[in-house]
Amino acid sequence: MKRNEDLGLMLRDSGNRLTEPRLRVWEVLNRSDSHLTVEQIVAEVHLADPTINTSSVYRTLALFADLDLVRESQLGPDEGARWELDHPDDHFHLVCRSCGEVDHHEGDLVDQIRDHLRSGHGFAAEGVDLVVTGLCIACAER
Amino acid sequence: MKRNEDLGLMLRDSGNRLTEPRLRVWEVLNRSDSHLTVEQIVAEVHLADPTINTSSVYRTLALFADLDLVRESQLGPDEGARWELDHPDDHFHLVCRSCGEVDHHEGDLVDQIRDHLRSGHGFAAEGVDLVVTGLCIACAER
DNA sequence: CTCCTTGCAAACCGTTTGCAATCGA
DNA sequence: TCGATTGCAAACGGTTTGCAAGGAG
Repeated sequence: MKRNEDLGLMLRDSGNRLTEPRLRVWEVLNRSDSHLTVEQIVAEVHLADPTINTSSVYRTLALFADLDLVRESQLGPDEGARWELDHPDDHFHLVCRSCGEVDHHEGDLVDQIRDHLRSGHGFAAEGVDLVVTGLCIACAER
Repeated sequence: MKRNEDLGLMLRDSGNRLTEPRLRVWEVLNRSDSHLTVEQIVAEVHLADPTINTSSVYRTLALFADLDLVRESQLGPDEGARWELDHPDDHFHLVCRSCGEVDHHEGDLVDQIRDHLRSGHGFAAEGVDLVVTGLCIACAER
């Protein structure tokens, strides 16, 4: 498991320790293609070790976010926060309102948006957070 | 105040009553160019009538949202929800990380995104929620 | 006169925190 | 060993809810 060794390194490099809760949360985030709520993460973690406390999961997610290992995202008002591995490339979220599926999408769209804002309006875009709801291909065909 | 008469009509049309709290919240939302937190709305409302209860403001906002008069938006994780008048045209948010200013921005960018997703990926976009953080012109020049 | 709406206070619920015990390095 | 980290339980804070009094139509 190369990724788990990596976690140990990344933690120690930043003066933190590799522990059960941290390892389990890391495994869950890597296994799933994510967009998990804290509740889902806790449930998954508990399959491996039911003694791990919810507050440790929160603390772990906060630590990982500090280290830029994960990212918190808001898929809509009313929706709770969701967590995903931090992705170096620009991407955005497509949320299907029929099947509820959430997809990443990569591509140059985010760059196009940045360019549009810089040249058109002089706004120096840094973070671009794009959440699109609609119908995915599968549901549109049904 | 044409808009306030309108509120009475819209409420009565939908089987609701025009009341103090509803009128005051409506005035605040129309006066400001919005993106107000509930806390800010309550503070403004209290200038006109300090006896109006916070829970009434919540209930009013929920009602207005049902009637599609206002919209709740999330400008970032960690940020609380913000409310604005529902705007028929597509628009998105530019949040300056230096001065904290939040601007609407209108234009065809949202349509471009929709087109891109339909032609490129077969995704039928309905809601497009775009929040961009960065530096506004004023702060970039400083 | 009805019954919708409000103010009030308590309940809610996801998240955070203080603390003593535990565990990693 | 020894401080970082954990589990536990209590605290927190924004939002929601039950209820009796008040007010719109």
